[in-house]
Amino acid sequence: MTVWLSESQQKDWRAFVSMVNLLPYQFGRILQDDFGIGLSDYEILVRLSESADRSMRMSELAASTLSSRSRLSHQIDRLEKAGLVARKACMTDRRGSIAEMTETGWQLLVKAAPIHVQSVRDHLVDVLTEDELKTLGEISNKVLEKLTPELQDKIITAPSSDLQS
Amino acid sequence: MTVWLSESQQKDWRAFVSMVNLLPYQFGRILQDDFGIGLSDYEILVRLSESADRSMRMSELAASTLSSRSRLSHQIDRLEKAGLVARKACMTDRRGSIAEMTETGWQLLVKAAPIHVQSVRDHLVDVLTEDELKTLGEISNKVLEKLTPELQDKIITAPSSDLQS
DNA sequence: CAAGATTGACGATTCAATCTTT
DNA sequence: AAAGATTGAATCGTCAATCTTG
Repeated sequence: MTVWLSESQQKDWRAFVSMVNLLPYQFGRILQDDFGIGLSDYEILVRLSESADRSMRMSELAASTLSSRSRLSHQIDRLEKAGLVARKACMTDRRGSIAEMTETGWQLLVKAAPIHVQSVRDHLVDVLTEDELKTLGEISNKVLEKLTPELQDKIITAPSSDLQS
Repeated sequence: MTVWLSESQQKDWRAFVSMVNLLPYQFGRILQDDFGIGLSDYEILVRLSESADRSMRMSELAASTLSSRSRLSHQIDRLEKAGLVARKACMTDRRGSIAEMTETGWQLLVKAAPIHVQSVRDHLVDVLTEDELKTLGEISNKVLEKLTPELQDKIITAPSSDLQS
């Protein structure tokens, strides 16, 4: 029943909101300017690169990138037109569809990843102490533990057994 | 020259990315479902509500919500159509335009704010210890101090002298 | 010419069907 | 019927002009 935030809480909360707005903007801007892809495109390519055969089923990919099915479909459409990803049929389940990174996509990621990682260092990791980063990880996990149960019907949940990344 | 992240850094970083993706989604979903406005609309209304006469110049509002001018123009268009905000002329500078919250907008905010704040408590503030929230605020400010200088030409900077919120 | 603001076209995301396979 | 995936319409955001005033 205790509503509103204290002055101190509000200060911390608003700083957090600003960070959450600006950080992805900055990461996305670098990727867009230097490589012509968005931050969410980059995340797709990373997931594919880490998977066996550089390919994943659409629903796995949606789950691991916290994307909706339709959003991912549109996004793979665009990546396919750009030649970075290709669709394949799924042999074990004929409803399924598989997204596979092309060689062009791989080569783009190889060039983009070091720049992006450096940007993550410059604007987050290297700005913080080791303890602060560890605390940020703990905070994030706490928040996610509370949040994910409530979103289970709104978010694609991983379909089959596989190793989480 | 040191590239890539350690295993531990990557774990913390990815948890943070997930949080940053899911938290605004959850906040936005509640506002959309219960009140028919987006999270960024809510932020506009909050800023206006805190300002004298419940009104602000467009560029001030853009600066305080970290929005571009054109984005804000479109957004105010929509809020104006929804009857929550109205545009007024600026008397001191005839180039300027002023956005003023309507009574309808105020009444909507009065209803929405407690629900939203409770959601912020439930999913962030009350999930963390006092120390964790304080650290999160410090982290955010550190990141912003590094980030904002680089974005000075990309972001609207407050035009005239006024009290920051 | 620079600053404040808007506009229209284009791209990306969401939402509600739709289609196929299990 | 439910799960996997796609589609098209509508909404939201970005980008490059444009317009007006300082």
